[in-house]
Amino acid sequence: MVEKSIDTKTAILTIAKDLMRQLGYNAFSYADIAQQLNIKNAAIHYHYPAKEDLLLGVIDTYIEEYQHLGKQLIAAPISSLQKLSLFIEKYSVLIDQKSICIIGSVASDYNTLPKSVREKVLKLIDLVIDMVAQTLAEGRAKGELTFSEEPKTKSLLIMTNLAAGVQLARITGKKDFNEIVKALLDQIKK
Amino acid sequence: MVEKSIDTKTAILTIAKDLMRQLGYNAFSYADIAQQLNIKNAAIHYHYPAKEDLLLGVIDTYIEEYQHLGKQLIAAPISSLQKLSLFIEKYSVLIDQKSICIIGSVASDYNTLPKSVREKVLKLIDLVIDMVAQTLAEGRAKGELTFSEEPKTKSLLIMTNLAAGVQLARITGKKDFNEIVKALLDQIKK
DNA sequence: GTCTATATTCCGATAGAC
DNA sequence: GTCTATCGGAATATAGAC
Repeated sequence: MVEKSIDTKTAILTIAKDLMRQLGYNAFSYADIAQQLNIKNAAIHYHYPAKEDLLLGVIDTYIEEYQHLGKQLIAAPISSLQKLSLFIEKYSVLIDQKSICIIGSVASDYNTLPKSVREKVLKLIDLVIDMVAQTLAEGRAKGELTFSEEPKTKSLLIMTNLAAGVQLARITGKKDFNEIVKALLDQIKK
Repeated sequence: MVEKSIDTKTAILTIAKDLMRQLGYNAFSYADIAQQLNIKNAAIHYHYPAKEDLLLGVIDTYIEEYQHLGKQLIAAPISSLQKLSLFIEKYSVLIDQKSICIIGSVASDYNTLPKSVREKVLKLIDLVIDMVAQTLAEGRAKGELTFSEEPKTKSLLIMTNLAAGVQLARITGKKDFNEIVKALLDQIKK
């Protein structure tokens, strides 16, 4: 039964993605996943022999997701500000799920991650930073956005505002995150 | 022997602070601390019965540390920009220790923290945000700093730049963090 | 090929030695 | 008062059943 296997494997990955952002790499266990799927936790080892393999799978899906989003944004017939807003909205949604972004999650646990994962994480982060930088550069070239920094630097500033913003929102509430978003949008619009 | 006890307790706390920022709450164990002190891991339970108590102690020292820094900054005969630079320098040092800031650490692990700790964490974060906001407000009033946002909002922007900046620097290197710092200082100086 | 029973290691915590 | 020997449980992972 190939289909069942694929479904189980996909289901494991989906749950692992959520747990990574809600609890972090060291705080969730195979048992957490098995419980949700009504299987034994050892069954997960068939699909992902070690926890390292599971995390590699999680990072891979995020790399694919952001590669896809990057291509979508380039082709989309919308303003650069709208493109950025779409990106920011992805962060805003996390807060209601009591989650942080995958980048902040792996960054916080970085010292405990296997080497193979660290390399993939670097690829993911470069991808996202470049995507935002490209959108910023495009927006400024079209006269839609204003900022004095290099696009890469401004991307770093915005990315860190968002990544730590959702972390802070967990503790102080969503209001602070909304203030951050409003302020950074005001900065590049003015 | 009261002195030995105090020393051991202080030593435990110091190591726990480092481990919290290097590995996070769920990734370090009593064994990690015991090993460094050449005692049995169960000995730590005498000073801190549960891991929750140890974390409460860690957060308490940070609250005291930042209360102290806050008072120092108010009285210090230096410019507001220099005060901010002192604060930023504390973050810069973390990178060489492969550490993130305590706020980012507890924020990432927030969903796994005991309730008693969460309340203390909120107190710590409010303290730090207010301290930065006050320095910003003072600097603008004196004509030393420029920014258009509310001091509290600007504080949130800078704090998130720094907190996620050190997290990112773990992966992409210190150069990115230095770029972030340079950019945010340029913003408030101009 | 897919999953379960089981092993092994390590965790935080208790009870008791000195 | 301070620390150690030890427990109970949970973690990841293997070997083997279906």
